[in-house]
Amino acid sequence: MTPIAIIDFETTGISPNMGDRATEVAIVMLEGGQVVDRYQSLMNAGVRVNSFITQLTGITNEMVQAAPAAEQVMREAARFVGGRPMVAHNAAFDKKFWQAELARCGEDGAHPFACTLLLSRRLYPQAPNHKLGTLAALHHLPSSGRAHRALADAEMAAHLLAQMQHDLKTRYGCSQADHALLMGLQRTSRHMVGPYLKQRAAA
DNA sequence: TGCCAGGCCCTCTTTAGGGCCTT
Repeated sequence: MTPIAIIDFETTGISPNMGDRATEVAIVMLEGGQVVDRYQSLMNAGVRVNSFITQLTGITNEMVQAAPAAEQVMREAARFVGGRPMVAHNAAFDKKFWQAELARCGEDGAHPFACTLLLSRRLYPQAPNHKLGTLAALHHLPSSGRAHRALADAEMAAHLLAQMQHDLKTRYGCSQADHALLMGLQRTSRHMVGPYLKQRAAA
Protein backbone atom coordinates (compact mmCIF):
# COMPACT_ATOMS: atom_id res chain seq x y z
CA MET A 1 0.00 0.00 0.00
CA THR A 2 1.28 3.46 -0.89
CA PRO A 3 2.46 5.42 2.15
CA ILE A 4 0.34 8.46 3.07
CA ALA A 5 1.99 11.75 4.08
CA ILE A 6 0.31 13.43 7.06
CA ILE A 7 1.22 17.11 7.38
CA ASP A 8 0.81 19.80 10.00
CA PHE A 9 1.85 23.46 9.83
CA GLU A 10 2.38 25.97 12.59
CA THR A 11 1.86 29.47 11.22
CA THR A 12 1.65 33.14 12.19
CA GLY A 13 -2.11 33.18 11.60
CA ILE A 14 -4.93 31.59 9.68
CA SER A 15 -4.74 33.08 6.20
CA PRO A 16 -1.80 33.15 3.76
CA ASN A 17 -3.90 35.54 1.67
CA MET A 18 -3.69 38.01 4.55
CA GLY A 19 0.09 37.73 4.79
CA ASP A 20 0.36 34.88 7.29
CA ARG A 21 3.35 32.55 6.88
CA ALA A 22 4.37 29.12 8.07
CA THR A 23 6.79 28.90 11.02
CA GLU A 24 7.09 25.12 11.30
CA VAL A 25 6.17 22.07 9.24
CA ALA A 26 6.08 18.38 10.10
CA ILE A 27 5.27 15.43 7.87
CA VAL A 28 4.97 11.81 8.96
CA MET A 29 4.66 8.82 6.63
CA LEU A 30 2.02 6.27 7.54
CA GLU A 31 2.27 2.82 6.02
CA GLY A 32 0.36 -0.25 7.12
CA GLY A 33 -0.97 1.63 10.14
CA GLN A 34 2.55 2.49 11.34
CA VAL A 35 4.55 5.72 11.26
CA VAL A 36 7.58 4.74 9.17
CA ASP A 37 9.30 8.12 8.58
CA ARG A 38 9.25 11.72 9.80
CA TYR A 39 10.30 15.20 8.66
CA GLN A 40 10.15 18.28 10.88
CA SER A 41 11.66 21.76 10.74
CA LEU A 42 11.08 25.27 12.00
CA MET A 43 11.39 27.80 9.18
CA ASN A 44 12.30 31.46 8.85
CA ALA A 45 9.93 33.32 6.52
CA GLY A 46 11.19 36.71 7.68
CA VAL A 47 8.06 37.56 9.62
CA ARG A 48 7.41 38.19 13.28
CA VAL A 49 5.50 35.81 15.53
CA ASN A 50 2.98 37.59 17.74
CA SER A 51 2.51 36.86 21.43
CA PHE A 52 -0.74 34.94 20.91
CA ILE A 53 0.98 32.48 18.58
CA THR A 54 3.97 32.14 20.91
CA GLN A 55 1.62 31.38 23.80
CA LEU A 56 -0.33 28.88 21.67
CA THR A 57 2.59 27.03 20.10
CA GLY A 58 5.66 27.83 22.19
CA ILE A 59 7.37 29.05 19.01
CA THR A 60 9.25 32.31 19.62
CA ASN A 61 10.79 34.93 17.34
CA GLU A 62 14.23 33.74 18.45
CA MET A 63 13.43 30.17 17.39
CA VAL A 64 12.18 31.28 13.98
CA GLN A 65 15.12 33.63 13.38
CA ALA A 66 17.55 30.78 14.09
CA ALA A 67 15.72 28.43 11.69
CA PRO A 68 16.64 27.70 8.05
CA ALA A 69 14.99 29.80 5.33
CA ALA A 70 11.38 28.93 4.51
CA GLU A 71 12.21 28.21 0.85
CA GLN A 72 14.90 25.70 1.81
CA VAL A 73 12.60 23.94 4.27
CA MET A 74 9.68 23.80 1.85
CA ARG A 75 11.86 22.33 -0.90
CA GLU A 76 13.05 19.66 1.54
CA ALA A 77 9.46 19.00 2.61
CA ALA A 78 8.30 18.67 -1.02
CA ARG A 79 11.12 16.20 -1.72
CA PHE A 80 10.18 14.23 1.38
CA VAL A 81 6.53 13.97 0.31
CA GLY A 82 7.33 13.20 -3.33
CA GLY A 83 4.22 12.11 -5.19
CA ARG A 84 2.49 10.57 -2.18
CA PRO A 85 -1.10 11.47 -1.31
CA MET A 86 -1.49 13.78 1.67
CA VAL A 87 -3.72 14.05 4.74
CA ALA A 88 -4.19 16.78 7.35
CA HIS A 89 -6.63 17.60 10.14
CA ASN A 90 -8.78 20.39 8.67
CA ALA A 91 -6.92 19.93 5.38
CA ALA A 92 -8.35 23.13 3.90
CA PHE A 93 -6.04 25.02 6.28
CA ASP A 94 -2.81 23.05 5.75
CA LYS A 95 -3.43 22.68 2.00
CA LYS A 96 -3.59 26.44 1.45
CA PHE A 97 -0.35 27.00 3.38
CA TRP A 98 1.30 24.06 1.55
CA GLN A 99 0.37 25.56 -1.80
CA ALA A 100 1.15 29.15 -0.82
CA GLU A 101 4.59 28.37 0.63
CA LEU A 102 5.53 26.09 -2.30
CA ALA A 103 4.35 28.70 -4.82
CA ARG A 104 6.81 31.15 -3.25
CA CYS A 105 9.69 28.86 -4.23
CA GLY A 106 8.30 27.85 -7.61
CA GLU A 107 7.22 24.36 -6.58
CA ASP A 108 3.98 22.62 -7.42
CA GLY A 109 1.68 21.91 -4.45
CA ALA A 110 -1.05 20.10 -6.37
CA HIS A 111 -1.32 17.05 -4.13
CA PRO A 112 -4.64 15.34 -3.33
CA PHE A 113 -5.49 16.10 0.31
CA ALA A 114 -7.77 13.99 2.48
CA CYS A 115 -9.06 15.54 5.71
CA THR A 116 -9.32 13.73 9.05
CA LEU A 117 -11.77 16.40 10.26
CA LEU A 118 -14.27 15.65 7.47
CA LEU A 119 -13.67 11.90 7.81
CA SER A 120 -14.20 12.10 11.57
CA ARG A 121 -17.53 13.87 11.14
CA ARG A 122 -18.66 10.93 8.97
CA LEU A 123 -17.15 8.06 10.97
CA TYR A 124 -17.55 9.38 14.52
CA PRO A 125 -20.69 11.56 14.55
CA GLN A 126 -21.07 10.82 18.26
CA ALA A 127 -17.83 12.66 19.16
CA PRO A 128 -18.40 15.69 21.42
CA ASN A 129 -16.48 17.78 18.88
CA HIS A 130 -13.96 17.08 16.13
CA LYS A 131 -10.90 18.92 17.40
CA LEU A 132 -7.75 16.84 16.97
CA GLY A 133 -7.08 16.67 20.72
CA THR A 134 -10.64 15.62 21.52
CA LEU A 135 -10.55 12.83 18.93
CA ALA A 136 -7.15 11.65 20.20
CA ALA A 137 -8.52 11.43 23.75
CA LEU A 138 -11.71 9.73 22.55
CA HIS A 139 -9.71 6.98 20.86
CA HIS A 140 -6.98 6.81 23.54
CA LEU A 141 -4.33 7.63 20.93
CA PRO A 142 -0.69 7.99 22.03
CA SER A 143 0.66 11.51 22.55
CA SER A 144 4.23 12.26 21.55
CA GLY A 145 4.82 15.87 22.51
CA ARG A 146 3.36 19.31 23.08
CA ALA A 147 0.06 19.99 21.32
CA HIS A 148 0.27 22.79 18.74
CA ARG A 149 3.79 21.82 17.72
CA ALA A 150 3.93 20.49 14.20
CA LEU A 151 5.46 17.05 14.77
CA ALA A 152 3.28 16.19 17.78
CA ASP A 153 0.13 17.23 15.92
CA ALA A 154 1.15 15.45 12.69
CA GLU A 155 1.82 12.25 14.63
CA MET A 156 -1.50 12.60 16.44
CA ALA A 157 -3.31 13.03 13.11
CA ALA A 158 -1.44 9.98 11.77
CA HIS A 159 -2.56 7.89 14.74
CA LEU A 160 -6.13 9.13 14.17
CA LEU A 161 -5.91 8.16 10.50
CA ALA A 162 -4.59 4.71 11.44
CA GLN A 163 -7.54 4.34 13.83
CA MET A 164 -9.93 5.27 11.01
CA GLN A 165 -8.32 2.75 8.64
CA HIS A 166 -8.62 0.10 11.35
CA ASP A 167 -12.30 0.93 11.94
CA LEU A 168 -13.03 0.94 8.20
CA LYS A 169 -11.65 -2.57 7.99
CA THR A 170 -13.04 -4.11 11.17
CA ARG A 171 -16.41 -2.33 11.43
CA TYR A 172 -17.29 -1.82 7.79
CA GLY A 173 -15.32 -4.57 6.03
CA CYS A 174 -13.37 -2.21 3.78
CA SER A 175 -10.20 -4.24 3.16
CA GLN A 176 -8.50 -1.43 1.18
CA ALA A 177 -8.82 1.65 3.42
CA ASP A 178 -6.52 3.56 1.08
CA HIS A 179 -6.35 7.22 0.13
CA ALA A 180 -8.84 6.79 -2.74
CA LEU A 181 -11.44 5.36 -0.33
CA LEU A 182 -10.77 8.22 2.12
CA MET A 183 -11.24 10.84 -0.63
CA GLY A 184 -14.51 9.18 -1.66
CA LEU A 185 -15.72 8.99 1.92
CA GLN A 186 -15.05 12.65 2.65
CA ARG A 187 -17.01 13.63 -0.48
CA THR A 188 -19.94 11.47 0.64
CA SER A 189 -22.78 13.18 2.46
CA ARG A 190 -23.31 12.19 6.08
CA HIS A 191 -26.53 10.34 5.22
CA MET A 192 -24.88 8.28 2.47
CA VAL A 193 -21.87 7.05 4.49
CA GLY A 194 -23.42 3.64 5.18
CA PRO A 195 -24.31 2.86 1.55
CA TYR A 196 -20.93 4.18 0.34
CA LEU A 197 -18.95 1.96 2.72
CA LYS A 198 -21.17 -1.02 1.96
CA GLN A 199 -20.49 -0.56 -1.73
CA ARG A 200 -16.74 -0.13 -1.19
CA ALA A 201 -16.59 -3.19 1.07
CA ALA A 202 -18.23 -5.28 -1.64
CA ALA A 203 -15.91 -3.97 -4.36
C1' DT B 1 -9.90 53.51 12.60
C1' DG B 2 -11.39 49.16 12.42
C1' DC B 3 -11.60 45.30 10.14
C1' DC B 4 -9.78 41.24 7.70
C1' DA B 5 -10.21 33.43 6.10
C1' DG B 6 -12.63 29.83 4.02
C1' DG B 7 -14.69 25.41 3.34
C1' DC B 8 -17.91 22.34 5.40
C1' DC B 9 -22.20 21.34 7.59
C1' DC B 10 -26.50 21.90 10.22
C1' DT B 11 -31.08 23.81 10.43
C1' DC B 12 -35.80 27.37 13.05
C1' DT B 13 -32.68 26.05 5.09
C1' DT B 14 -32.45 26.06 -0.02
C1' DT B 15 -34.15 33.70 -1.99
C1' DA B 16 -29.58 32.23 4.65
C1' DG B 17 -27.24 32.42 8.71
C1' DG B 18 -24.19 30.80 11.91
C1' DG B 19 -21.06 27.32 14.23
C1' DC B 20 -16.99 24.46 13.68
C1' DC B 21 -11.98 23.87 12.86
C1' DT B 22 -7.26 25.16 11.68
C1' DT B 23 -2.94 29.15 13.62
